[in-house]
Amino acid sequence: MPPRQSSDISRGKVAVTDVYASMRASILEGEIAPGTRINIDAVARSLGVSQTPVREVLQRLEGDNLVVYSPGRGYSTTPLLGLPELRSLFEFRLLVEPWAARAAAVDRLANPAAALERELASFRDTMKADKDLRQDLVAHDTRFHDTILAASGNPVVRHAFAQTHCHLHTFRLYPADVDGAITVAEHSAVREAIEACDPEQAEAAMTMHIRNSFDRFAQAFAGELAPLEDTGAPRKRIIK
Amino acid sequence: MPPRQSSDISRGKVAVTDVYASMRASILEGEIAPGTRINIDAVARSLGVSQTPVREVLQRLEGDNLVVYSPGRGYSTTPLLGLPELRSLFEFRLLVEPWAARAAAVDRLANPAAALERELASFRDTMKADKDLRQDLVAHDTRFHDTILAASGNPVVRHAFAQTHCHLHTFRLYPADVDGAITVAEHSAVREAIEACDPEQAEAAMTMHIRNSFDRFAQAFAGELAPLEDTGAPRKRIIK
DNA sequence: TTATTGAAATTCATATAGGAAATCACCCCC
DNA sequence: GGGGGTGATTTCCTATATGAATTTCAATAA
Repeated sequence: MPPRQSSDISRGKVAVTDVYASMRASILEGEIAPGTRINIDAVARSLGVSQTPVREVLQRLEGDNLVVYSPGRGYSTTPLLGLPELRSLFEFRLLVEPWAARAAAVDRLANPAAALERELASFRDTMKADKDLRQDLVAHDTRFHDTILAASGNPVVRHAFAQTHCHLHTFRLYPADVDGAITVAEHSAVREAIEACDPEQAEAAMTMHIRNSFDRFAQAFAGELAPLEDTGAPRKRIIK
Repeated sequence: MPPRQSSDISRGKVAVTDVYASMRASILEGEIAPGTRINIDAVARSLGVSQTPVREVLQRLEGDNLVVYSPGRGYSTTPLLGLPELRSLFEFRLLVEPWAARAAAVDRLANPAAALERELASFRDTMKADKDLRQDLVAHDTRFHDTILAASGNPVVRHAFAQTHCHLHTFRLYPADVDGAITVAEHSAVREAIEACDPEQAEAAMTMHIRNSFDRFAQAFAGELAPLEDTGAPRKRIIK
């Protein structure tokens, strides 16, 4: 089940589609502070729809781990990922993605090398036009990894990976722009190994890519969040 | 996110909780044939609630892969798992569960051996009272595997595994009773390796358990579905 | 100044109703 | 006899309203 079939957009549930896009963007862009409670009435009125589609969207966003539901309190936005959560996420990626890269590096029609090359070429073009890369980089990264997962031939693994919404959450963490060149280089290495039908190399390249990616995020953590820990009021006493 | 926190039951969304349990049971028991369209009106009236909570429940069931939504047609029950889907599911389990068993076999407080022993003892008691084991076996299996996943210390992996709802779907496939003794024996082997803090052995035992489990299911497939293939009209010509 | 209690107001969860789209049957036409 | 079009019915999707629970704010007492 890839995030959402575009079939939802075609017909039926028109309001839900719009509201979903709007609310997801609001959360990802940080317009709603992490941990804030969401007023269904206010959202419904501000978007010019009734409460019903808003409730349905909140249900869906709960599946994306962008909001949480508390039984008497309604919905709140989830706090940003901490370093432990980020580590858990990338440990999971290390479990499934190198396996998928290995599975995709076969001499069959399922080999996704051509699709990956198209994706990379398309993104290289986008990079030249120096618009805000952030959105495009995340979109490219999402498609690149999903293509490999799809080529693994295991829809359960692909779905489980998609459900983590790792790109969604990392994007939410770091709206700051990052260097797309490094990512492209690592992606290229993965693609070449897959094209060469070299499972060992594909697995290794993917493993390296994920480890490096995590390291980059972790460094950003150290740089950005260390000062925050200082500002936090030190807990004087645990008891009483 | 384990299936559903009991916090939902405490307060708030009373109707939703009841409707969810009722509809899930109906689908799992096969009272609604796989692939059938679900009439929201009819369900709401038969359960004595309005359409609103029914719609919310259907959203949730879609997340469980028990129903699918088609844009103009509403919701239908998903077809039963085929052998390829079952294989994909167990391949995924082979990716994460042996890893989790290895991670759980450590000399720390996180070691789940005691909890596993309690779970096994409890189920052995249940087995003596020869009620319908089906429900209880699935419940035990769910708890046993989730305990190990939880002890792995990686909530992302645990959540991804829980989201597959593998026990839900396998139960739906085979309402026929199976022998619980084999399962208990294999579970015990896993538990002992974890208690002994032997990662290699724990990983091996879990791998063996999953492979055996799949083989048992696959055999049931061969026995049940082979005649069905015979009845299917053989495709004489592909073209025209 | 702080903690507590009460009531008012907000907000959630569900029920009910109405407009729109799709399905199905029937009929007409080829 | 077969295929396409039209109307009625069903069903879905959204809107509005109501009861219940919780939160908040203010006032009072310690």
